[in-house]
Amino acid sequence: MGRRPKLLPDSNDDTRQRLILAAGELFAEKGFGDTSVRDIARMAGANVAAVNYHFTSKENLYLEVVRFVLGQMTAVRRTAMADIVPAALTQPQAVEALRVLIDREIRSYVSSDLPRWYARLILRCIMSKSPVLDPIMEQAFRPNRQALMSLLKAACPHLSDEETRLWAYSITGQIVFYNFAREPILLLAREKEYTEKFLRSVVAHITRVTFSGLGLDKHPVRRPKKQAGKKS
Amino acid sequence: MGRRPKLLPDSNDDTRQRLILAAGELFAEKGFGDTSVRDIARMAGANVAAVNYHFTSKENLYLEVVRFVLGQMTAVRRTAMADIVPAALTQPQAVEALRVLIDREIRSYVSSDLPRWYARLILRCIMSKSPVLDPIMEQAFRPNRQALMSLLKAACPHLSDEETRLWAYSITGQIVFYNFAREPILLLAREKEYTEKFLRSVVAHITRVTFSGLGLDKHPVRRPKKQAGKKS
DNA sequence: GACTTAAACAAACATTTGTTTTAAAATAGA
DNA sequence: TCTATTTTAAAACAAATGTTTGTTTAAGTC
Repeated sequence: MGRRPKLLPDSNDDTRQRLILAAGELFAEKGFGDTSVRDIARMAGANVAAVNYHFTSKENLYLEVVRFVLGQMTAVRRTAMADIVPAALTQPQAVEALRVLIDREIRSYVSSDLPRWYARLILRCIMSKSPVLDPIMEQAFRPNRQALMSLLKAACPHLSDEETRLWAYSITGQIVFYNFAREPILLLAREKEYTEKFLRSVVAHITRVTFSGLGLDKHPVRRPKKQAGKKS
Repeated sequence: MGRRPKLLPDSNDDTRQRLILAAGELFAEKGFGDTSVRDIARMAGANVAAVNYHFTSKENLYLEVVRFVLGQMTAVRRTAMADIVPAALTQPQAVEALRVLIDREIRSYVSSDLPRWYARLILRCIMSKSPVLDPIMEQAFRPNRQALMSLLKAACPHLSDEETRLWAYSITGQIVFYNFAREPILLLAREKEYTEKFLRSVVAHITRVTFSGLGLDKHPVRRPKKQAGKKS
């Protein structure tokens, strides 16, 4: 099929896309060095040479994969935030948005708009100081932190910048941990997969910790009997 | 020199140990697949064949490295806990031990009894579901969680098992995040290395969040004007 | 000193790696 | 149809990989 002007890198429908998806999954699971182009080609149902034909090199394919994932995540975050956060943000709205944000993030570990390996790939990249760290900083880490800090500031105007940043890291750290340490946690819980019940208790806990620490709860430290907050 | 009975694996003083240390550092930094035995040998100042001579294979060297690191970490944790936690634990002692624990863990990111790459290597292993996950579970993840949960239970007898576990993950998550996401955090902070000042504020924050959430602080939620909390 | 053995080393090994080449197949436009 | 271009496929490539070999060095034993 010789007609696509190759202007839009995403206009490819077939092999190229399959390669990106296969490579992404393998990179996320085993890392760059432990994944061979032959594995990628096999999983994508393509020829070995296809990698170099479409991406010129394995390393370039890696960059393309990260680019692709970042694009997807950015798009989803945009719509999600637009979905959660009203245009003009009142303080109670910010509090509610914060609650929904925590809930959504944790719940994405069992079901999400995006494939599970997206986040794992980014986690991998973040830990290794690879050249892809820059785009990840600009398109994922920084905007995520920024969005969270904005919500926190709107919910708690009395917070200083430093306190806000520390809170953002505390919330993110608690949440990410369940993704990062998924295997050990599941092993100790003797589960094969995160259960809805388990994640619900995690959400309730992190929410309680956060809101209590921020002074946003009505009943200071007392823990709710049933967790009756639903929303969405 | 043919005289060492090879009974004690740690009795080796020279090449074998250097190989383990070099390999560990490289594995921790770049991962298994991105590290070649030649790199390892070069860094250890040894011959390429030394790896196979002493460890029979690269993969076996990897196992040996993890074993070694786990041993070191276990030993340090034992003495550290014995140092912190009194034999018979009163509630106020548990609270204080908890405080010291958080402080020590965070501060280990800038200076520690153990080389920095130990924890990074374990973090790497935890994220990839490698065969070394089992020993890591038994010698690191589970005992660490257990120790933390014991302290929490002693400090807050009213906590249920599930609440205790959730708190352990919350504390661990917050702490580990600063190791896991070290690069991005430092980039956004425009620092080359964690500063004492920065880590002090992190310790203060995590401690405040934890103690406030657990109801262990004297002044419930009120935040200090200047962050005058000192301790230690 | 003869003998043994652990260790180190350089060289070569076989395999796997990413990549290139070459040609055939597929597709679109004339 | 013919032609041009893109895509696929098999094979081969050079480089790098993990590993093995044969030899040498040094230390301990008789």
